[in-house]
Amino acid sequence: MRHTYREVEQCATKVALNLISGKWKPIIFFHLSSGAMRFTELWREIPRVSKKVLLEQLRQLESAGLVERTVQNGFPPEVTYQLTHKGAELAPILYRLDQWAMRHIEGVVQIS
Amino acid sequence: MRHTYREVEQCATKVALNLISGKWKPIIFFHLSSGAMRFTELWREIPRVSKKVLLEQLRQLESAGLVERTVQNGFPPEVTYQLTHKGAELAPILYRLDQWAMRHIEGVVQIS
DNA sequence: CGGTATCCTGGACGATACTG
DNA sequence: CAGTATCGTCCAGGATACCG
Repeated sequence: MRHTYREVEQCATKVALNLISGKWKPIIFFHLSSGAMRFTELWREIPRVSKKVLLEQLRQLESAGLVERTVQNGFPPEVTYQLTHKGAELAPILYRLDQWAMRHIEGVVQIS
Repeated sequence: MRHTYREVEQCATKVALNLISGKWKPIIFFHLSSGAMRFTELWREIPRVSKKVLLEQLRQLESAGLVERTVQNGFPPEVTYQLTHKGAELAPILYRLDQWAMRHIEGVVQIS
């Protein structure tokens, strides 16, 4: 492993982590990695969030360029969310994180 | 609320992220990946943290099993911190996150 | 359906001083 | 040197109600 980073570069990992470290972002990310989903559809899968917060997290993922929001005209409104290319490139990395976690976290785990 | 791991398989990524998502943990992790360091040595490298908080972050990394604390007897006291095996296995994954960030975050980057 | 608008609370983080 | 001990601030996240 190399350690030739400079002051700013050291934080690249941190910057990346910030993009996905909202309370519900990993789960959102997980669901969206199967494909596009409507807002309510996503909400049903993650029932413990308030709509407000789910929205906030989505907006943040959106402005981080990881998620794209698409509006279809008509009534009732139809809005879908999906991973961008940039977001999709993150998936295999998160998958490795997941594998690591599975290897090291056994038994009972704390959720909140 | 406690759940068995099976119930939150989806969240393994989240669990992993929680372990390293303290404000200073990625940077601590970065520094320790070069080898063991004494407390003050580490503190000098990360001057914007208070000792209290640096301690907190180290304790959390420690109880997550990512970092090991070693005390040498004598005065003045000498305490070193280093990555555990489990922690070291995380390094290549964080390195890929870093690579991803470097590819996608251009220009000036926010440090805080 | 897919949002806003308010109001509130816990806890992460910080500043500072003291100690074995 | 490597910590505790206090006290204070800020804001992410939550509860709830309303809207086009």
